[in-house]
Formats: sequence, C-alpha cells, structure tokens
Amino acid sequence: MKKCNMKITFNRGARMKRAKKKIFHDFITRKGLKSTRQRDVILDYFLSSDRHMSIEDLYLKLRAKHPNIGYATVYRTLKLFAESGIAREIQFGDGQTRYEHVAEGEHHDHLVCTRCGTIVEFKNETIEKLQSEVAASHGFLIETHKLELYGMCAKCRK
Amino acid sequence: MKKCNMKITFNRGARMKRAKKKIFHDFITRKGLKSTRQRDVILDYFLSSDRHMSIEDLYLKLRAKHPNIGYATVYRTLKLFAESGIAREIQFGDGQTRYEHVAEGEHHDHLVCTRCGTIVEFKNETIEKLQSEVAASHGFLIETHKLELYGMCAKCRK
DNA sequence: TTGCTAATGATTATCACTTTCATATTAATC
DNA sequence: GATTAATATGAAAGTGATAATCATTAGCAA
Ligand SMILES: [Mn+2]
Ligand SMILES: [Mn+2]
Ligand SMILES: [Zn+2]
Ligand SMILES: [Zn+2]
Repeated sequence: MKKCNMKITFNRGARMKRAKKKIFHDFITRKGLKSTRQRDVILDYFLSSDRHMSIEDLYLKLRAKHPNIGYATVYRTLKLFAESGIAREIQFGDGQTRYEHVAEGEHHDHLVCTRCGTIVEFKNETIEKLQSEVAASHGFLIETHKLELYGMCAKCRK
Repeated sequence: MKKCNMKITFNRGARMKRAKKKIFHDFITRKGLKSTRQRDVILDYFLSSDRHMSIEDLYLKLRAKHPNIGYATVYRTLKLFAESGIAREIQFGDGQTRYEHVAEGEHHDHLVCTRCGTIVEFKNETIEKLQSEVAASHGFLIETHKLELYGMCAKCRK
C-alpha cells in the first residue's frame, strides 16, 4: 500500500517534471534564449527540491555536485523560471526570496510556522471570493494577492 | 459642513496624538529608557505623517527642519514605536519598510495599487473568521497575518 | 554637581541581491 | 565542420536598505 502510493507520487512527480521542463524549454525558444547546461542542471535541482526553497539553499545544494555553477547564474535562472510560469517568487518576511513550484492556473496561500519554519499550503475559495468583493467595493481590480497566516504549527504547540 | 468635519477630524487627530504620545512615553519609562529631544521630534513627525510611510520619506521630511537628526536614530526610533504598540512595520514588496499607525487592538488589511502606489485599508470580519478556521483545521495557532490585494485602483483604471 | 547609563550620529559593516565585463557557449548559416 | 553573431556565464565589483560600532553627548537619579 505504501509502495503503491509512493509509485503513484513518483509517477505524478515525473510527469510533472517533464511537463515543466517542456514549458521552460518552449519559453526559452519563444524568447530567443539559449538552452544551456547550467539552466538544465538548475531546473533539474529546482524541480526535485522543497516546494519553498531559498536561492541560497538551492545554490548550496547545487554546489555540492556542480561547483562550477555561479551564484549569479542561479539568481538569473530562477527569475527565468518565474517568468516562464513554472515558479513563483515568494517572501515570508525573513529577508530571503524563495521560489515555489506552481502548476498552471493554480493558486494557494500559506500557513507559516514562526518557530520551525514549516510551511503549509491551503486553498479557500470563499476567502478568494470575499477578496474580490472587497476589491470591487473599492473599485480595485485585483492582479495578485498575498495571504499568509503566521503562527505556531501543530507540532510546535505541543 | 466641510468645516465641521474637518474640525472633528482635527480634534480626533489631536486626541489620538496625545494618546499615542502617552503610550510611548509610558513604554519608555517602563523599559527604563530615556526621553530625548530626537524621540519627541520623530514621534511628532510620525504622528502627523501619511499612514504608510517609508523610513526614507520620514527621514527626508524630518531633515528639512532638523538636519542634525541622524539616519540611524530614525531607524532605531521607529523600531521602538513598533515595540511600544503605536506603529506597525509593513512590507509591500517594494524593498522599503514602512511604518503605519495602529490603534489599540485594531487590525486592517490593504489594497495596494501597483500603478500609483495608493494604499487603501479595509476590514473584513468574515475573511478573518475564515482564516481562523483554516488555521484551526491545520492545528495552527495564528499569531499574525498578512493580507494584501495588489492591482489597479479605481483612478488608475480609467 | 556628580556619576552612571543610555542615546546619538558619523562611519563602517552586512546581507541579499544586481550589474559589469571579459570570456565562453550556443545555434543558425555557410 | 567552420564561421559568426548573439546570448550566457561567472568572478568580481556595485547597490541599497538596514544594522552594528564606537567615541562622544545627554538624561536623570541621588
Ligand atoms: Mn506554496
Ligand atoms: Mn494600513
Ligand atoms: Zn512549527
Ligand atoms: Zn492607482
């Protein structure tokens, strides 16, 4: 049973990776950019990393196997990921920019544990709808939004 | 009519200022800190400034009349304001920390125009309640939260 | 006043990026 | 496969906001 779930997760993960690689590659082509070894390596690492990773963390992880890839390239490449739509830049107020995986047309918000750093994702359609109403009542047109709940996770409360 | 409203606003503003000055002064005393000319001047400027002011802006405004007050002192003093409860630090993602006025026990969220920078405050009890429910369903205990809606304000849409 | 402590402000440091620029790589064309 | 023009890379220097340092000054209690 456990094995079965793992298999499913693995397959879904692999399919997702392939899809994102294609999206990024198409983006590169469309923009007249070049496909490079560095971009491929960084993409591979990003896709198999935590869902909310700081640039520093990703760079350190990379450096272990690819000491020749520069800091600047990692920064530049993550920006491209965001631009291509496979990643989103997020700030949890700790002074470090993080990049998270995004799926086409999906959106979610975050619960952030201020003790252990755990990040839980959630979706709430009712909240989203109310946000639109608030915006509308002020004549605003929402383009993006940010909802983050900071506090103590279940584990840290014990 | 207009005059009357202005009078009321002025009076409310003056009362509010006095109240905040007292809160800050009590805080200073309680913590064994010292009351200084700089702190008084900065507090006065802060209380009569925009509701969401960057440190830089406040510093420049101050410098016109008080060229002897240092940058570091402004930073330090605004932190004290936040600690004392009369101000709250906010980040709208433009790389500058802002400080906003807060009233005892009050909370509000923000609509931020990405074109002209206009900031509108709003409160929505239903959203707040739903946030608590989301947190509870994940075993989280919320300490603070951040809800910001970014987009185009009514004026900029025209 | 005196004496102790905290505050100030000029300066320097830090930290997370961002830019620069000489060199290397890519990919289209021949 | 060689040529070539354009983009990418990475080491290093630059930035901008904020924090720390430290010699000097100011508040305040006795
Ligand atoms: Mn997420
Ligand atoms: Mn506000
Ligand atoms: Zn936790
Ligand atoms: Zn606007």
